[in-house]
Amino acid sequence: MMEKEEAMRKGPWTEEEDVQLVFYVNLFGDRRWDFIAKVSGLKRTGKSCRLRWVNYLHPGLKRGKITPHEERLVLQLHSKWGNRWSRIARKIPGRTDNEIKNYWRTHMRKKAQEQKKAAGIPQSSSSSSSCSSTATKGPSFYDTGGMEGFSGDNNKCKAAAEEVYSMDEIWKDIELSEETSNLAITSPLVWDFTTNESLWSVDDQESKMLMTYPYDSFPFYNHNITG
DNA sequence: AATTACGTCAACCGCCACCAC
DNA sequence: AGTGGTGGCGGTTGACGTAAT
Repeated sequence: MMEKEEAMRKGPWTEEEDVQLVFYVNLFGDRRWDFIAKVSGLKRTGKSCRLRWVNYLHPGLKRGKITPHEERLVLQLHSKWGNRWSRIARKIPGRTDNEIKNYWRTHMRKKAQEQKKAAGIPQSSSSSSSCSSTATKGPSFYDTGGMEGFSGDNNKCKAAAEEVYSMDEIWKDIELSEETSNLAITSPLVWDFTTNESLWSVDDQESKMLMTYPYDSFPFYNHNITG
């Protein structure tokens, strides 16, 4: 049960993983996911890395409720394009396809229920499976801005567990570090790696070096944890 | 206060398209 | 032109939080 953990990790991402992923995406861009997955030493698939980045770590993401304006947009675009979520998401800055998809699901379910009610049709107890949750899933600490309720699963960094360390702060640190470090990390909001070919090429030596890059030596991570 | 039902959201899965070889 | 690898997309699941009872 322990040894074979070496395969591929699944489930919720730890903050360590998040920080690591952000770091490597900063280095190599948000395209070569398989490469990033390997080089970073994360025991995740490229797909998983991409998903985490796109849906959660991307600096341009908005947080919080869908605004009425966004809602109107979603409705409009959905009537136009149907379930082309990624396409719809592209028209709504800061929102991901997943977010919109989720929103639409609950929105439509509500609508359907209301219509059924209005039509006098009895509601079949559908909904998601009853779940009695025991799990060790970590909280959405970025959303809440807090770490309370952290049930020390996996190998979460102790120091991190004692500190509130949001993605905002991570990005702040990245911005700070870019001024002082030689990593040439550009502002995350204006990345365009596709135009910078040099960032894409890493020779063996470099990648080996990166493989062994100690976690706690990430400038932006260390900076904040150690205060 | 305890239990149940429901809502929200992160993450996985499978399929498909694209690209490099 | 064919093939394998990778990324992107949409659908779905399941865990957690919270409102309702």
